[in-house]
Amino acid sequence: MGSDDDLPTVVARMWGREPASRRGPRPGLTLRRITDAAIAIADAEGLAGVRMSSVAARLDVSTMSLYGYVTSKDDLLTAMVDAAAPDPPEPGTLAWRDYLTRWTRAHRDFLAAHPWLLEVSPLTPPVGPRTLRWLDRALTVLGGAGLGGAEAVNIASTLSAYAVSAATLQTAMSGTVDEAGPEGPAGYTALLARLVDPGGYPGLAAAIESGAFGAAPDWVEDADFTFGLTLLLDGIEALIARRRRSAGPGARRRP
Amino acid sequence: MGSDDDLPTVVARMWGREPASRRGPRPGLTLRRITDAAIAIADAEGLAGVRMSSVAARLDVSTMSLYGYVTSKDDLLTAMVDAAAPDPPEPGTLAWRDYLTRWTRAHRDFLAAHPWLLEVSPLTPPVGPRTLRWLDRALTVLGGAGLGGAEAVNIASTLSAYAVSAATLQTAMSGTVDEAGPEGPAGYTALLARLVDPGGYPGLAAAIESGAFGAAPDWVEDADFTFGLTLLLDGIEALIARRRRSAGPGARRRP
DNA sequence: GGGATACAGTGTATAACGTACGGAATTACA
DNA sequence: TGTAATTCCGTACGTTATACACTGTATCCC
Repeated sequence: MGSDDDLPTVVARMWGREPASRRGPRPGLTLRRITDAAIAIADAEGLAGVRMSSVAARLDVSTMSLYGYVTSKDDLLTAMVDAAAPDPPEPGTLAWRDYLTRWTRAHRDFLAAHPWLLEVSPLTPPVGPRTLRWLDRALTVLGGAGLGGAEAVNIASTLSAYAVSAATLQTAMSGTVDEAGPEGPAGYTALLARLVDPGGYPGLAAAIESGAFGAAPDWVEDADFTFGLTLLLDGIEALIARRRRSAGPGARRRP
Repeated sequence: MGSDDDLPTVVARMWGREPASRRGPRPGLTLRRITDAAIAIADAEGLAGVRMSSVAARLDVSTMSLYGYVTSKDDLLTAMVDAAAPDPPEPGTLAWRDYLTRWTRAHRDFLAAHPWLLEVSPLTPPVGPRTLRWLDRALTVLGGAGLGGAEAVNIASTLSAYAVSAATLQTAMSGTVDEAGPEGPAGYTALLARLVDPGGYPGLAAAIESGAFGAAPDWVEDADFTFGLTLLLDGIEALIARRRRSAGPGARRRP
C-alpha cells in the first residue's frame, strides 16, 4: 500500500486516513459525522432532502465548511453509501450455501432500510471499506467452495443484483419511495389494469388478474425472496459440483 | 379500460393517447419526437447533458414548450426509459428456456447500448407500452411452461435484475460511464490494490491478484454472462419440473 | 362570415442549489 | 513572537427547473 497522497481525498478519508494536520485550527468535524448527518436526513426525508446546506445545518456549521472534507456533493454521496452499509455477517463455520443465503438476505435488508441507497449505489463500483468487506466475504466463502477469479466476482455481483432487485420490489410495493404512483402501490395495479389490454399483453393481463401485483405482506415477500434465491443457489451448487469433478486447482478454460 | 382523462398525462401520451384537440393551433411536437431528441443527447453526452433547455434547443423550440407535453423533467425521464427500449423478441415457437435466454440477453444489450438507463430505470416500476411488453413476453412464456402469478413475476424480475447487473458490470469495465474512476477501469483495479490489505480482505485480495477485475474483452464478458444465466435457468427448470410433478392447475400453497 | 374560445408556443422572472473565491480566525513550529 | 499552514465562514455567481402572463392561431358556434 503506497502513500495516501494521490488517493482521491474522500476515499482516503473513508479508509480512516484523515490527514494528520500540524498547523492551524483543529478540524471540528469528521467525515464520519458528516455522513451520519446526511444519512439521517436521507432516511427521514429521502435523498432529495440531502443538500449541502441541510447537512451543514444539522451539524451547526456553515455550508461551505463541508467542502473541507468532501470535494463535491457526489463525494458525499459516495461516502454515504459506504457509511450506511453495516458490517457483513461473518462466515464463521457456516457452509457456503447457508452463508450466502444470510449474506444476500442481510444485503437486501439494509438496502430496504435505506431505500435511498437504491438511487445512488448501483452505478458506482464499491470503493469504501464497508462495501468492499461485503464483497470480500462473499469471495472468501466462494473461494472456500472452490470458486475464484472472475467467476466468483460474477456470482457475487449476481447475488448482489438479486438483493437490489428484491429491495426495489419491496420498496416499490410498500410505496415508501416518494409514494411513486398516484396513490401508492395499489395505484400501480390499478394503473396497469387500465392500460393493459389482454390482446396485446396476454401474459401481463393474466398476472394482473391473478393478483400477482397486489401489495404483498412481509411474509409473502420473504417467501418470494427465498424462492428466487434458491434458484440462484441451486445453479451455483451445480457449478461447484461440476468444478469439483472436472479439475483440481486448474484454471478455467476459455476458447 | 376506462376514460383516459385521469391518467397521468405523460402516461397517457406514452400509450399513444394524445388528446384530440379541437381548437387552437396544431401541436408542433410529439412526445415521441421529444424523447427521441432527449435520448440522442443522453447517448452522446450522458444523462447530465439532458437539460430541458438542451432538449428544446435540439428541436428548435423554446424550453417552455416542452412543458406542454411533459409536466416535469422526471416525466421526461420516465418517457425516455420507455422510448429507449426496443420491442422485445417474440416468443414464436421457441422453448421457454431458449426464449428466456434471448430475452435476457437482448435486455442486457439494450441497457448496454444506453448506459444512462442504468441511472434512471431501476427505481420506477414499468409504466410504458414497451417496458410492459417486455414483462408481458416473459410472463407469457413462463405461463406456457406452467408458472404464473407472483412466482412468474418474481422470476421475470430476477432475470431483469440479472440483465441490469451484467450491463452495469460491462459498462463499468469498458469505462463508458463518465470514466468513473480516476483513470477508467484499470484505475479501479489499481485503486483496490492500494486500499485492500490481504489481512482484512483475504478473498478480495486473492481476486485482485488473480486479475479478476481486469478489463475484460467482449467475448469473455459474454461467456461470463451465459454462465451466470445458466445458473438461473437451471434453477427455473428445476422449479418447473417440481410444479409439473406436484400439481395440476392448482394454486401455490402458502402457510 | 365573424366573433368568441381554447389552446400551442414563447419570454421573462424566480427560486433552489452547488460551489468558487477571498478573508478572518486559529494553532503549531521556527 | 512572528510566520505559515489550515480551518471555517460570508458572499457572490452560474446553472437549472419551472411558474406566470402573454401572443397568436385555428376551430366552433351563431
